[in-house]
Amino acid sequence: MARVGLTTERLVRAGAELADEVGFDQVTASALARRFDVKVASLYAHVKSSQDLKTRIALLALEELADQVADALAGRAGKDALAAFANAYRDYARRHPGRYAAAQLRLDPETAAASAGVRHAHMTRAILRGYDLGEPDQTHAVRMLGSVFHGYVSLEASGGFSHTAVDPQDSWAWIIDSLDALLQNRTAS
Amino acid sequence: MARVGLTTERLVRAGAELADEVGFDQVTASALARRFDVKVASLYAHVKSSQDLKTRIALLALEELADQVADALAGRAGKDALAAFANAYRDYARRHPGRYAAAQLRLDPETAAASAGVRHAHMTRAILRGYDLGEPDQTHAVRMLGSVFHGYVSLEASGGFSHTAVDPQDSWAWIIDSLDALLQNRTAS
DNA sequence: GACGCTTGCCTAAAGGCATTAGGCAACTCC
DNA sequence: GGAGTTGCCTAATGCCTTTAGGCAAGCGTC
Repeated sequence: MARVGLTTERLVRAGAELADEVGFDQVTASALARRFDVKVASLYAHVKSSQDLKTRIALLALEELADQVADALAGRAGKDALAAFANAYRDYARRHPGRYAAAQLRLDPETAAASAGVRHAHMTRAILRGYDLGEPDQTHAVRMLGSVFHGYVSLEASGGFSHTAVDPQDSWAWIIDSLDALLQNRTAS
Repeated sequence: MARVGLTTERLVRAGAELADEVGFDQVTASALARRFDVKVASLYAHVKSSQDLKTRIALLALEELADQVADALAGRAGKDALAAFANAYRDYARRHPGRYAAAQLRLDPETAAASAGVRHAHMTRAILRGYDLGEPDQTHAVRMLGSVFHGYVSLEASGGFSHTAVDPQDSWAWIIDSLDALLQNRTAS
């Protein structure tokens, strides 16, 4: 029997691709085994369980997303940074819907603390530097930005915006404008 | 063998309760059969499939949520209405996490069109009457409100706000304030 | 109250995914 | 080329879904 050369790394990457193709919840050990033309049991030498596999895909997605956001953010500030952050986020979700779904997986606290999720939190706060908010306003604003971006992207992905003729791209731009204005107002107060 | 008196109705209600207790994705025909102390196959006389069951739970949740939002909205306008809408939404999600998750289920277009989702859309637009926005601004605003509320509630549910000491209730109030201010500004323009 | 008829719930069976235990053969390194 | 490691396989168990066919509980009728 020829050896295919499975590794945890390759399984996780293939799992991420599979997620983008058929949806994160359709990522199963069986499907992955089929993709490598290998028996399911063979995977268990490389990942502890199906849950382990999904967690690893989530961590990969968080990492990739953080990298792309960091890239987009480099050298920008204020509204520019806000828009770059928002767009990087949305673009990733559209390009990699399965990975994006994976990134929402609930991680246990230790795993989360060691994940790129921490970088996300930092970068969101970094954007707000341009608006000069004190605490607790800054935390409120972080939560609001996270909510809007995540909410928009996930509603868009689930087809929630397809009932109206208005271009989602226009709404997105309008929302970013609005958030910028809102944050500037909050700075004043 | 005693007859338990299964009906589609009872199965859906029990499924919704089960969802709140153990999570929507743990709602399985098997678990439901156990709850009624009945064999799994017996359920198939009342629901077409596991998917059918989940869809019905989703429709129930949408209906309940729309009812509660409508209640909260009655007799209110402007910021009052905005806050009532937001709170009804969040309260429902907190009280019924499984049902709320069910309400996010992707429905096929016809089912969605016949669901209470339509009432949700209407009510969201109704709130905006207090802010006198034209099109396409109104659609943008509907999308933004939906995004913020859904995003906040779902991040809160997945534990995303537990890393900071700031009370989520305060952030929620801050966000509603901000949205009200934002919409008033948009009216001016 | 006995009779049949509907129909609710059951048994049986097949197929899919997850997981573990143990085996053999394919690489690796001397 | 031989010894040892290890990668992938077979086998088996358990849970979930779904369909087909059977029996009896409860209904209405006389």
